[in-house]
Amino acid sequence: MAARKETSTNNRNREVLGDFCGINYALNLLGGRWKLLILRKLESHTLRFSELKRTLPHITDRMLTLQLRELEQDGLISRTVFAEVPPRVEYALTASGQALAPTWQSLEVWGNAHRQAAEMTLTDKQ
Amino acid sequence: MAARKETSTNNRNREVLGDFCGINYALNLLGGRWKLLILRKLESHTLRFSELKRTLPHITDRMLTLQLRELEQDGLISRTVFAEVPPRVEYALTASGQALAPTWQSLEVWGNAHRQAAEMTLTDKQ
DNA sequence: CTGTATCCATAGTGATACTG
DNA sequence: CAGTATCACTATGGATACAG
Repeated sequence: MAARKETSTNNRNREVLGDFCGINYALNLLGGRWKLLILRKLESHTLRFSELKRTLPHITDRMLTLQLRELEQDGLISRTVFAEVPPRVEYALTASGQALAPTWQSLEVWGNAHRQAAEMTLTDKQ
Repeated sequence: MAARKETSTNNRNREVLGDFCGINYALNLLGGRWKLLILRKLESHTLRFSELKRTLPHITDRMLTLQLRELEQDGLISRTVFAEVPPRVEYALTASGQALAPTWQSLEVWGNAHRQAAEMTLTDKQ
């Protein structure tokens, strides 16, 4: 695992924790600031660079590029370049990327439930 | 949400992304370097500070304390102090913390499957 | 035993400007 | 349109020493 030296986001511990279990392995692939957002946008449609940028209001070109490259290297999305003028590049989920959907769902359910619980205990105490 | 100002790890975007969905909410609670490890250790037993430290070989006192405090604030673990000499403190999962188990499982399955897939395409290409 | 206080390195991210 | 190149900031996380 020598690739991805510099210019990469979210490198930390990829080896340190990598051997722990699939969870850390997974989370290391998904830890980037925008990765989740991108993945979810692509869940429903294939999108172009500019379309992604439009649906992710605060992202910069640089970050979008970086995170897309990493997701691609990690086999979660595919990148298709069309030899046209003006250039067109389309991003889509790979099978692996799609396979994450049920897990997201489960995490989302937990997250919402826990958020509610947290808010309730908060108001209880006040 | 004004609490947790300084000395806190993994603060970034807790509000920026918090409104997106439960996934980000969840991931923001779990993004710390050691949180997952701690949570998993506690899945099977209640543990004391020193026991946690022993099972997490490379963690420092500081980091263990910080992450435990955040997990506690986020309602994932409970902290019980026994008024003894020498002091004793026990950490355990709350119901919310335990509720994460199935999701971990799912992520772990995906992680292992994806790792295998990634390694196969790697050897394919060589 | 269970922490806290300080200082510090760096990964991750962002702003801005430029390009094929 | 789809990026790259630079520079800079900040939080995260680590080392070390000290404390109730």
